[in-house]
Amino acid sequence: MSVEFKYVDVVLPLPLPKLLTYSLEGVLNPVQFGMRVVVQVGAKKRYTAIVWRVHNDAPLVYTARPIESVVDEYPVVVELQRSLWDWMSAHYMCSRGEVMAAALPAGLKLSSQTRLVLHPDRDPLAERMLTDSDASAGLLFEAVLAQGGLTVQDAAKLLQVQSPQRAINRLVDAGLVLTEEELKERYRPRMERVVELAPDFQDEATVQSMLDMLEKRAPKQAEALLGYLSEAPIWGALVAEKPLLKRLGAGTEILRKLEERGVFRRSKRPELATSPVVPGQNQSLPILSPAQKKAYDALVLSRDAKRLALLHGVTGSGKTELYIHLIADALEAGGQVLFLVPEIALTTQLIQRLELYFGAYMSVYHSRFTTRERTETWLDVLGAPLHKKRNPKGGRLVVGPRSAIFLPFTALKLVLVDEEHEGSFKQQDPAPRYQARDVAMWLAQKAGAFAVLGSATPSVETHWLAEQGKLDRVDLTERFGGAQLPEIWCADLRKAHRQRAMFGHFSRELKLEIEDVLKLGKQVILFQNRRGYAPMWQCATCAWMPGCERCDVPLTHHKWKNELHCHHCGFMENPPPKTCVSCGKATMEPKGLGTERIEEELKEHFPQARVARMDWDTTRSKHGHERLVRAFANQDYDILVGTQMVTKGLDFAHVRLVGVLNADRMLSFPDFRSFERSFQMLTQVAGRAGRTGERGKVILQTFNPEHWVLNKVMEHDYHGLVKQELLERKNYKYPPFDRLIRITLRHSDANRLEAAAEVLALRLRQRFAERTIGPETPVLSRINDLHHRIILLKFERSLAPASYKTLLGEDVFSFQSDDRFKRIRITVDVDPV
DNA sequence: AGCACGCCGACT
DNA sequence: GTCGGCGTGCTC
Repeated sequence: MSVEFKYVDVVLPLPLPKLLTYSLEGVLNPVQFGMRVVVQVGAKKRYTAIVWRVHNDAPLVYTARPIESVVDEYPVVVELQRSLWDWMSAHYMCSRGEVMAAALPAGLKLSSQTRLVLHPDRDPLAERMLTDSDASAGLLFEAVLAQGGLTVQDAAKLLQVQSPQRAINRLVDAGLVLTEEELKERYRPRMERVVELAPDFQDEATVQSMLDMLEKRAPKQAEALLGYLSEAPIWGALVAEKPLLKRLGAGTEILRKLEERGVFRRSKRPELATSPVVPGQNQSLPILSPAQKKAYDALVLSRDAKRLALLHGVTGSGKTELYIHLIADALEAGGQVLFLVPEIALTTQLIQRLELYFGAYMSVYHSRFTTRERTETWLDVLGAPLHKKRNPKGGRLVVGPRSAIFLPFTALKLVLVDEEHEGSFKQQDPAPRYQARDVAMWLAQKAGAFAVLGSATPSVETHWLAEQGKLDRVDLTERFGGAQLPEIWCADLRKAHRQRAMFGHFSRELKLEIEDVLKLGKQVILFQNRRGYAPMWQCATCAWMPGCERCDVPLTHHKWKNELHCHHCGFMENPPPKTCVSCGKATMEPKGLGTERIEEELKEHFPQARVARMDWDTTRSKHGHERLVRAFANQDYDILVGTQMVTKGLDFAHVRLVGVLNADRMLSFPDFRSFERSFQMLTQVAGRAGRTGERGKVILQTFNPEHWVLNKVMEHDYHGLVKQELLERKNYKYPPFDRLIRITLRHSDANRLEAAAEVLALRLRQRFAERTIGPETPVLSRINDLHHRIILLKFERSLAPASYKTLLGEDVFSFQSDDRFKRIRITVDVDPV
């Protein structure tokens, strides 16, 4: 009981450097770590906070305010998360509050919103005086009068000012309105009405005589009572009204009558699962091929030795079947499974397969779901004692994107990270800027669970960890069902252009291959990493491109809207300029290549082919992606043109040919990972070809057919690529050999930013010597009128991170407290990608 | 993150 | 004068 303790340290969902201490004065409920409490912060704001520590250490320099109320009767955050939040805030150099804000679903995080309401005893005279003399206050008052209340945001919108606070204060001072703090988004479980036998009607004899009586006078009521008796699993138990009435074909009235007679007692309770749809719950597990069986045995060995594993399986080797077996094992042992995937929206095929085997056990955790659904999954995973699970088996297998690492697992047995090389596991903004794959490994180790990182193209870092013996590597080198890896070759665009052998953006080779495949009635996937028509607008004479006013990027051309557009800030120019600002000639024209244009060219060159396009534009509706995937799998289309999306996790049986329209773009990206990324992307998209039956073909159109990375792709030589990359990384001190921390400084004034960045870099250089790189100007040097500078820190793997992070934290803090640099915005990104 | 407070230029 | 913009500091 809290009688013993006087204070709590709490975490608030705010970027505060430390915990705040509140007093437990007047609190009767027991309070412990992990429970939510409501506290006031500052003048009036109220938040849900998580209790982190209960103690008796009175604060020395201030009086702790009392907490307002205790929300929970049991902790909603578990011990594993206490360690996780502590570790994450230390490792990623952010506050626990930022972790909390990212971790808790909105339904568990309530924060107050200020609302203006009419003052009950307002003075009519004051009313007239103020509204006559003060236009903005008058406007607000009328709105409150008309709508019965107004939020601060509404007020700001109404007055068209940044902060309506002053006008509000005048209304409050005049005694015309009051401000109320209302708590929003409180999760309430769905309730259902239930009926049971009243206390006086418990014994069978009484019920029997009532039945006899009713059969004569009120046969419908007798029927209802009999219906109840047959539904109740044990004598007198609670029975849900809705299904009961449905079976009886009666209305609520009948139960109310029986309640009046004193037979029934009616009440509400949190809704239980309506018998979950479990397609193929008893589906037997997929049979493993000899190669899969071997890999599975190796994984089991690794699991039993309490180690973690990298599953390197070529595209189409059937990693999913292995996952299914491992999941079944973990569930059978009574454990929980976390299955991380890069993006849920692009994972429909995988989810459908998992549902087939584990339907009832499975929850999908995903930002497109409603607050209620996410909160229910959280409570299901927690196995909360008082939470009546919607789905009694739910929360045992969770499939989700990176944010699923925050769920409150209590019996974690297995962590799977599919496509572990994917960049989307790293959160960029806001803090915590975490790498979910690394967090997953940490979680597994902490919870004593087994973890498998799976990929056809493991990241260089993960591969190296396996080389170092930190992970067990398990290989699947052959495709499932005896299919061969596709045959890959390059089409030389330089030569093709010289010989004028281009058909629009198709080389002769690609065009001929497409024709052949179409004749066979098979399918083609074409990959072009830009959506739209011609993404740029450029002068044919001098190559000038109109840029964004607020960002350092050329504007994107949108054909159908006939406008130029900036993806970073939303700036628009309509219509696009006809004459060049630089050379004055009227030779501005569309430039570059997007999926939409490819689609159009395909219609011209292959008029008989049915073409589908898969990019952000065609899949943004809720089931857009799913529908397209199904239609293409069903061979409703012959050719699929798409962006990155077509490289990810798709399994089509009839794809014979994959074409990459331009394999060069990513190779020339200025980033130490660009070769690795290019290899991964090209190998993944190539892997869509020939997954069953005859060997597939892949054509990479390129201006550099002799590029070593393209050669590695053609030879399916992952290990050759990694070997070369590791050499480079070692020479130039990049991960995995060094750990990176990227500091970004932003300010509207380029000169002030420059000066500040130099000062910080100097300070860091004094501290960390040649480990400090920069400041440098990033590729995107200006976004929305904020200039950017970057300082990169490289620390040898042998150094203890805690020591340099402490020093770095101090330096950044003192830099920010310097009067000259107060306005500089600064972010720290640990292990950036 | 909000929100209050205080300084400063632009208006009735 | 006073209104509203904007920068700064603080939250137990």
